[in-house]
Amino acid sequence: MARTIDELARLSGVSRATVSRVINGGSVSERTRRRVQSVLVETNFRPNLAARSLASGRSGVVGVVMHIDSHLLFQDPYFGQLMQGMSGALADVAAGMMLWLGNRTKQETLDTILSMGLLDGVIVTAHNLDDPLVDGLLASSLPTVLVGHRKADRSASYVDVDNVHAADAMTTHLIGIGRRRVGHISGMRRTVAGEDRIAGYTRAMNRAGLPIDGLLVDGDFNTPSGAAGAEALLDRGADAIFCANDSTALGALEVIRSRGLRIPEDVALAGFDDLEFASHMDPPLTTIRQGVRDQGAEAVNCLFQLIGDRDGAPRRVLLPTELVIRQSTVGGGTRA
Amino acid sequence: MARTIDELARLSGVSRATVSRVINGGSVSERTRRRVQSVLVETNFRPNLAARSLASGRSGVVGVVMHIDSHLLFQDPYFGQLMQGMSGALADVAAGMMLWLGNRTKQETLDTILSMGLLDGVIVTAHNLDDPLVDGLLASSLPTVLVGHRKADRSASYVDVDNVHAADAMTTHLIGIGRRRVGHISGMRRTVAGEDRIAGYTRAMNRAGLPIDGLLVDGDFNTPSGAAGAEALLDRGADAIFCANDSTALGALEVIRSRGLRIPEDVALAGFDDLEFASHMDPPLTTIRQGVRDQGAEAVNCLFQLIGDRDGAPRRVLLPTELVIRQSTVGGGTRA
DNA sequence: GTCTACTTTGGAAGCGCTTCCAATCCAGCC
DNA sequence: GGCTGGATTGGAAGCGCTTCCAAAGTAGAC
Repeated sequence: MARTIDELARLSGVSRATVSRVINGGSVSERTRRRVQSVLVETNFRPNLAARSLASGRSGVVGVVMHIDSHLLFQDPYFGQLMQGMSGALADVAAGMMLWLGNRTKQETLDTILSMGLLDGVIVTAHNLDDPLVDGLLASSLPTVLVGHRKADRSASYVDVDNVHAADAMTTHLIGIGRRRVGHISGMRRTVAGEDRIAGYTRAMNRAGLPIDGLLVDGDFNTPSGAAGAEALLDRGADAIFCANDSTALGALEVIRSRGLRIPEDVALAGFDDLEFASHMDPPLTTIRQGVRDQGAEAVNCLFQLIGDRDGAPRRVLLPTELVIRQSTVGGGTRA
Repeated sequence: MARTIDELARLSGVSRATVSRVINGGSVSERTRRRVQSVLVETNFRPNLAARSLASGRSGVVGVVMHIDSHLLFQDPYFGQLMQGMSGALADVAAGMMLWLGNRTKQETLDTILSMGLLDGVIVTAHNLDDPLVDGLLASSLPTVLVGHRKADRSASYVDVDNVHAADAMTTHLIGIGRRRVGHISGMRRTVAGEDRIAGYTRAMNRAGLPIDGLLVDGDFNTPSGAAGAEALLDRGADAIFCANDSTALGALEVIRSRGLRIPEDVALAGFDDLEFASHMDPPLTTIRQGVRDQGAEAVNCLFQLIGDRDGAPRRVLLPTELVIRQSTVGGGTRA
């Protein structure tokens, strides 16, 4: 197995430069290309990444930063799916992926990434309304794509779903099945998804002319906050509860059950995300499906477009969501 | 912000070589070290990774390979936790992590990793009894640590939990609460965890002098196989079901419930993993807790030991497990 | 003051690759 | 046959760093 390009050059009887051209698609005569190519395949040669990167400034490695509280990080399958989407798309373009989870301070992570000089670009989750890490990346010269986005990032490239629209659709659905006191257990404040889902909920309620008085309670995307939120909402006579995500709905479900209320007859319940377990719940949960893997893949595409055309306009992609209606809002009974 | 070591050298009035020594801990006079160090801090300098790696052969980047079927990959929080454990330990030693999920064939992944020449070492999940990717890595000169292990890897370094022992302990617990027809819904065949848990179950049953006739059924670590397995076992009069993991137990639970049987009065139920949801189940699930994060961290430690002492003996670490007893095997009633 | 034995420092080579530039080749043309 | 110009090719520089080696500095012993 040939180890360096010089060896390859010797084996195929051409210069080092020519081998490099064959590998990187430079202009080489058909005859030569074929000859070198066959040696290339035969020896299963791959150029040394460090050397290539040093010489060319491109490495074929992108950074992925998911600076998330560890309790959330893989609790929620969201992140795993996102990573799978990215990983798949990266593999398609033969690129590698360096990963940072939130084990250092954001500043340290930022410094490391910016100064290592090996990355062609970065994909970073931007779920919080303000995030110095995201700011730093955007301010740098490193091509950066956000997953999620903040309204303020006028010139950032990002991939996201339209949370406002989706939450509006869900709320409208609940109103459509005759509910008048639709409550919302929100996601974490200061996060894009949390705020935007509130906005969508509010918009739909307003449009229907329904009052929100006390029907909007704070949650944090986790199960316990769903339980707490449901207690509050049921006390205030909610006949439908729209949770900011499925995990929250899990907590709400327990409370509704424990009060002996029927779903959906007494209280309709809805989530957001369509995680695996949503369809296995009892009753199966009405929720919003978002193509998380697609978001990951799309982020990679955006990034490579950006790398290829650094001065081009920012790429923005809003992926569609789907309202998935199950028995927690319509139809079939449930055990008390 | 200084970009190259030459610039740094100029700024601190020493040679490039001396700056390098300060960064890498070579022998430098205290006076000089302090002077350079202060410039280093001031400029927030980090050496270019590609250059450093090319010159020294060390990069401070390790590869992590989790070549798992995408349906399993992040369905099961195991992988996320493992990654978090590794990521944290790597951050502690200021090392980076390149990640490969199973998006290419194993051969392609192997070739990429072996030939990129940037990695100081590799951590790879070895859950299958035979795996060409693991074989290839072990055969290479790249320091490699397995998470999980195969009996045959005499000279491999690995981190694992003692599945046999844990499964034995669980089975013994079920026997201890008076069950005589203890069934086991196994994990996937040809996986270490699957086979070893079967071995532990079998060992405990044999020791207690209990017959296994028909009480051992095949599963695949997923919820549906738990349902199928429970159907079979209940038909055969099982009074306890030990599932190869918690996800499997989820499926079994549904079936037991649907037959109107009480847990644990009629059938005791147990899992393995102690995933988040296990304690939220109804009734809460008796299971085995394994410190997955610890496994990840320990794998990193092993790897760095190995890198530091390439010819040393293989490192093997078996992490302890804990039997977590909840209401699915003892105590409190349950809704029918 | 001279000599010896370290310690500290700078110079320079070289890691494996890409890419600029100039040399070479080969048609096709006059 | 000699030219011209485009396509191919090889030579060489250089990416930013580490590290070998030799030079310079320092201190202690004589």
